Amino acid sequence: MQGRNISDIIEAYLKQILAESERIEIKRSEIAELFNCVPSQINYVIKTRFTIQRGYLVQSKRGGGGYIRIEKVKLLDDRDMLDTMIQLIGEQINQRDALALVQKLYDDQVIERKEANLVLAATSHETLAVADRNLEEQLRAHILIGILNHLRYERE
Amino acid sequence: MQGRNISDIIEAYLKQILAESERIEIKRSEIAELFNCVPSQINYVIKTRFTIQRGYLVQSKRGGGGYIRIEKVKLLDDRDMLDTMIQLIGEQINQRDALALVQKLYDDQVIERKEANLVLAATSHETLAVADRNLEEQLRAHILIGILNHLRYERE
DNA sequence: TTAACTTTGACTAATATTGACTATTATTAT
DNA sequence: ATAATAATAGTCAATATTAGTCAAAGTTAA
Repeated sequence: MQGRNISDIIEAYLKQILAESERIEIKRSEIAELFNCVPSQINYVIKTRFTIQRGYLVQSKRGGGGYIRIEKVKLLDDRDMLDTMIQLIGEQINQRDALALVQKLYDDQVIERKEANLVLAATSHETLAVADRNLEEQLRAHILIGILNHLRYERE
Repeated sequence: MQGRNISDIIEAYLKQILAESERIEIKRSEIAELFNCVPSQINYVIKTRFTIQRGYLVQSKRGGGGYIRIEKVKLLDDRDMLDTMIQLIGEQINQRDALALVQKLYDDQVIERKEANLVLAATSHETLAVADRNLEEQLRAHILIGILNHLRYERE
């Protein structure tokens, strides 16, 4: 895992800082310059090594005073189930299966009733019927996966 | 929300004052001078950060003794607020405005933190970036409106 | 040898800053 | 009163300052 390549070195550098503080805020161009690489390599490092699956939350802002912020988050115990669910959803999912999935989340007390209803509202046929059936099911899949990924970690 | 650029700093300054009083009246040139920027930057800050979606009402007057007044508004009772918000969303909405809207829902205690995060997950760019930008914003609008309509009867 | 991973850079997108020009209102001079 | 002037704020487009995307090219490991 050591300095085999620049990406690994940058990863180590960032993680070393993250070992001491919960979050860091970098300026992409500065880090790029520091490691003598192109700025987009920073995006590559983040995309491959600071994923939510590994417990990192990344936010950024462009323009003057822009930044990339990496935050270490506490992953919850349900993540194996979440992984399974995400796999199960795949590329698309119909409303009936979505309902079953949300029901299971509720039964397992990952979400509460009110939250479950929110998710159902967001993924209902009525809400998503903007295009053809295929696109609708794809969208439902995307939204559910986005939600499941958010359920991975604890927030303050 | 911190001070990486002048606009953020000005925003924070104004909000700090607004945290204590319901309204604030400023003289554009004075604020500009205080933060060492051109006067029109104040307009930029107001336009991007003190929108009605975020719960601010802005009024101004030119000429001698002119001012800009920023007022924190309550969107009346919940039912009216939901209607108002649905109107504000319209046919499409970008992620930034959606964030502001959800923030407002949270601030007004219509939804709780975890629910707010779920909504944000469901409407994030990452989740909805399946087609072109226009469709993405339309979808975001649909989902948000679906959720708001759901909140009408969920709350009681 | 090939499949996965890394590096690079051209192009795109988002956000912020600036200033010239315009519009409105108040005050002063006639 | 009216006209000129001063004192505000508003608009808009050009420019600046960031970060993101994507695919081609290069490298490495199985």
